[in-house]
Amino acid sequence: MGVRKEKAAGTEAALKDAARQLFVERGYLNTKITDITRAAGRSTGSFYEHFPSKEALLDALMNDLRDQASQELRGQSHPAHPADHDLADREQLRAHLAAAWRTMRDNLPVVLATHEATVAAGPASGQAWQELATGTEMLRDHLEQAHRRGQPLPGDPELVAAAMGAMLSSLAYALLPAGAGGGPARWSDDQILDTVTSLLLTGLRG
Amino acid sequence: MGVRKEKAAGTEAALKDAARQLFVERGYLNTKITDITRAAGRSTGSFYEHFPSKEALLDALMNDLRDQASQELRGQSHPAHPADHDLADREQLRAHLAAAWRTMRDNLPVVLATHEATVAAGPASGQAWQELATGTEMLRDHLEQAHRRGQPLPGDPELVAAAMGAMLSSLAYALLPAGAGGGPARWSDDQILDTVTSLLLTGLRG
DNA sequence: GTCTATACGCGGATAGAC
DNA sequence: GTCTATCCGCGTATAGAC
Repeated sequence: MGVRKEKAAGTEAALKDAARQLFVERGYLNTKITDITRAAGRSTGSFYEHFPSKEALLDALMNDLRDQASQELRGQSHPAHPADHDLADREQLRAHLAAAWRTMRDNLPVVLATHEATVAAGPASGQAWQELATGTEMLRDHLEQAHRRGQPLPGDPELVAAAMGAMLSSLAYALLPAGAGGGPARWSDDQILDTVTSLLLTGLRG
Repeated sequence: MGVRKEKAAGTEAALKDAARQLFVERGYLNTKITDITRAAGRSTGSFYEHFPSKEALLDALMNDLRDQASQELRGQSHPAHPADHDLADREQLRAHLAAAWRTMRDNLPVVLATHEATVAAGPASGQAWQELATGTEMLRDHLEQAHRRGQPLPGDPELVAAAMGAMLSSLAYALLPAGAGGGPARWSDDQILDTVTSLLLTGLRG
């Protein structure tokens, strides 16, 4: 890997890379197929040899993300992610939120693009709720287990999980992109995570 | 007002009404200008006599909303909204959240459309943060005042306010639209508000 | 002010040579 | 597999009669 990836990578990979970059810069909806091919140094027609549409490309990017994630999990100390986490413990809650935050930051292009696609699907599609629900499955599991252990919860575990996820992902969308948040980052990741952790753990009464 | 509004209202109003309806049903981005004129029973060309573009129409709808809101405030017992609210008090916090929730529900078309427009503007525009910040100004004021009173907060008031607003508005976008949330409403407004209030007030530890 | 008809451009998608 | 050239549909916007 001497001179970047260059043409070393295949066209498909080049298109993916270009797409990722453009998705963060201009957004998914504003990025046209021709923008992607041009940025990748390929011709328009070449695109369709690899993807039938822009949506298909995004699907592929999401699959890449999933594959990578499950691979990392397999090769690590997490056999299946210990389900006996106690989210009422500050360290564990923060670790959880930090992991989610990091994942979003590391995969910002795909995360942003997916969100844009969801919104573009329209309110009646129900995709917004679905995105929220599937993105907080783990959280919900932990909360349900805690609930079974007798710990009091602010409400239905699924709803609580969704609320927590809503806060985090919405903040991510507003603050993570470069140039967002009103210029140079106002808050560090640590500050944000500390604040959210405290707020979710003990609320305004602290 | 015997047979609905009918043609009694001017064309401009008819276009606005049609737009509002379509924005909730199909979404702002998916709604074409021709869809609006057709739903309003007018011709395509007539649209441009009243609005130069779809964005301008949305602006007009937002202004209508603002005018109405400030009018209601003037005619009521709120001279300027008592700034000495204590959000650490359960009743007051809930009332606040309920008011916000109700406003979003009552003006769902405009709220949804604005959000779609914000997302469509792309991540680098910073509009997402701006929307969040301006939508939580009151909240921030209250928190800053509480902070000045010596009450401990989970973090920077502006960030805390944004986090709270993020949770609420994101839940609204996922749950308020008809057909969202997986069919018939899983949770009542009261359940949702109770849950969010508790979560924000005392956190997971309850 | 409202209509019908139409022009225009953008972007998605394909044809066919190399 | 990649290219160039081109087609086509959709949606915006305008022209001009009524």
